[in-house]
Amino acid sequence: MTGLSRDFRLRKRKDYLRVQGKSDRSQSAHFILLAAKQPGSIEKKARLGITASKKVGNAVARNKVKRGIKEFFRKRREEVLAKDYVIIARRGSELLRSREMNKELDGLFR
RNA sequence: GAAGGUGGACAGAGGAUCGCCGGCGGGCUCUUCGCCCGCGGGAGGAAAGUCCGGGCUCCGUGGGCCAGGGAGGUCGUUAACGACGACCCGAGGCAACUCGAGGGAAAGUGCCGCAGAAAAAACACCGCCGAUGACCGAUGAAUCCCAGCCAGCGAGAGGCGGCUGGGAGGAGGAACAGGCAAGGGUGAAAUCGUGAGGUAAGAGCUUACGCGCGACAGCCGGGUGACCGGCGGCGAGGUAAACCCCUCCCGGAGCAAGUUCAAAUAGGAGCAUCGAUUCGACCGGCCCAGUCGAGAAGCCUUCGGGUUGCCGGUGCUCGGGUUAGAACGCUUGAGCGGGCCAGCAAUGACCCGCCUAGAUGAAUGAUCCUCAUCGUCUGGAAGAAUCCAGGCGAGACAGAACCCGGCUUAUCGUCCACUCGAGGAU
Repeated sequence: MTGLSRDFRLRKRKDYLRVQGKSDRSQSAHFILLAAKQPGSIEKKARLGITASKKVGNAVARNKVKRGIKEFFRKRREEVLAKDYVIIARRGSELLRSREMNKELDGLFR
């Protein structure tokens, strides 16, 4: 994935279910942000997972959205609390330009 | 050379910065893990739909018959195909060329709406005939004239029709049986068309010319063949994307296939082999062979079990299940590029060179600059095509997931080759 190595990504279904299970959530017009504490206390890296269903579009559109979000997260990773995050892309997010997307995501993390 | 036809190529280019995936090399580290540096690689023509075909993997095994599914002009090509090539036939087009589920309707069964008399076996609504038989007619037929009557037809008129009476007339009339299928009309389709003969009226009934067919009847020539040409013969409804018949092909599931390892949990079985015996199992059914099983498998179930059926030895050893944990499978392949030969071609043989993504909540990206391309606007040059400068905008369809060969569908645009040819020039 663009701009974000495996260490900073959620890679297992378990992780997704855990974050979706108990988490703080906030949302904007095109995204939903879920955040949860990491299990144990060893890891101190913020990690991200992305969900983009077929509502967002075909495979090309979904890839585009995911890459945009990851690029954003890569740049902000240092500033963010060391939690596990899941961002869910909603319908319409594939039409955003990257600047608009960054602005909206900024708002969510604040 | 307008318009058109066929085939093919490309899918913006270069740079800077920040990143992602995997490979190789080096360094740090005792090693592993990990970190750092360098080098070179990283989506498509359809990667898509998953519609065919194959490789590969496992299951459950070989044969026969049946069932089921698929294919369908011919000959080739191929690993294979429903793909591709060439050709044949039919349809469309002035042509280049395009399109076609393109075997059999005389093996049998079925169906053919509406219209029409009739839709496949012959029938006969209007119509034609009245030869033949019956009927009426010299005790006077048809036809003509005159008069009267009528609840008929008609907007109406003795205009048409019917009836009665009278006159003229002088031998047929009428259409019951029966014959006919020419004409009318219906239809996508009605037993071939036109002329002549023929007849009571008619008819491929006969004949000339034409049209058609491949059943009856074949034969000759050409072609591997589909088929084509000729002579002869004949005159049949269509429908098989209705059942069906014929020929050929087909086991199932799929990389979440499958193999290995690890940890945790449960906790004792598993395998091989010999003999007897009957029963059962072997993925549509049956049969044969073979193999396997004896808490196996099948069936039923309230998920506890029940039921059909029911033996003994010998030897060996670790084995099995679960879990979206990890690794392998995983990219060198019916591969790509070039040459040459064979072939009309699809394609094949040989030689040389090349290595070209391997992710797995799934890498191949983001930002900026420059230059091309196309569209559009403004200004300038010129009569115009066009050229120059500047501004604005556009770049589609779409993301590998085991790998190939096809097909189909989506797609902003650009370019090339061949071909046909309205028209122009000579």
